[in-house]
Amino acid sequence: MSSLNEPRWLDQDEMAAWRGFVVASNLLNRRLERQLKEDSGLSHQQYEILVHLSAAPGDSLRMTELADKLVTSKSGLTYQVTQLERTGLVARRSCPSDVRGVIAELTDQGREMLRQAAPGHVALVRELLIDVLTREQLAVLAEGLGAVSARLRQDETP
Amino acid sequence: MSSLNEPRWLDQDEMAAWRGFVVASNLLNRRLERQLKEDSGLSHQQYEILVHLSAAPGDSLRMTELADKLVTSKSGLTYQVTQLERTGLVARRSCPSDVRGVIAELTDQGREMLRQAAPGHVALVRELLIDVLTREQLAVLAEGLGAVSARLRQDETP
DNA sequence: ACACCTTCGTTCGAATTTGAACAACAGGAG
DNA sequence: CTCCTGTTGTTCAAATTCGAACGAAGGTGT
Repeated sequence: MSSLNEPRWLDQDEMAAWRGFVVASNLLNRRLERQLKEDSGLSHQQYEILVHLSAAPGDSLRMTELADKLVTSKSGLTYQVTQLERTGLVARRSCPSDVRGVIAELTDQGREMLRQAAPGHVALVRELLIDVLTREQLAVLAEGLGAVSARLRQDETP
Repeated sequence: MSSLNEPRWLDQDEMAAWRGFVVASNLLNRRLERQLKEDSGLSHQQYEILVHLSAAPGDSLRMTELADKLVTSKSGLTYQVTQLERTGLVARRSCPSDVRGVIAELTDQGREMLRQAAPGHVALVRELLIDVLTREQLAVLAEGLGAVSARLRQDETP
């Protein structure tokens, strides 16, 4: 009757979830971008690079690993790391075990910048997302989106 | 002791929710972008313009309204509408009640393009997001992210 | 009618992002 | 060792994004 050639459209709840996701995502990125830029002169992407590096052993990661964590293209990362290198927040090292490899490493200046930028950023994330949700909503969101991410990750690497 | 100058950092659950949101958002956008481009030659943004126009009375919206719905900058919308106008999917009309106003209207060709692109897009959204979540997770997500969006919206327009 | 502040959409330059193409290298099968 | 395939990071051109500045017009109060 209706589902031979017709796709399964989204019902009201499904559409609400999907729209909510898209809209919240866009609005949130917009706000965070502005705040970081004004507060520390960093883009969200640059901030995340610093975060991931500081969380890694030795405050350093290979370019490809970093690109995976950031969910960005390799060329995009090359650009941003170059920018961060110019401002002295990140340094490039060559990889001992692989001649092709390039390791991005957080500098002291980068660590300091992160220390200065993090509080304001976290406060805003809290204000706009975390504190708006209940504990239960947070748990469900973490679990659900974790599953979605996992699904997407394994889908990319067959 | 610890919270005089120190911000309230994110605990494990909060961090999981936040990271999940960021990662899922990036991965999802990436996938959808690729699929739409390959399948119909549209960017996600362009697709959303068509969707919002087709959902509006008269298949048309004023530029500012459209920009709000899309959560994008005015200049960004100007660019994209120009692109869509070039390919004949959208047309610009002048607003009867306001000389300054510009109305973007879906053309027959645009309607047809949407009809052709929608099934694949919806199917992918379903596969990567909707069908990965349970009914309860979907409901919580819709409600929670709805609240977040509302919070962000009213925060922008004081 | 007048000044004043806001809104509308566009233009402009700068910054960023992406995928494809590339050269150099790694790793394994034979 | 030698070929072959996959990886790594960069470069390049093209596309997109944004904010600020702009001219033009709306709307309000006086």
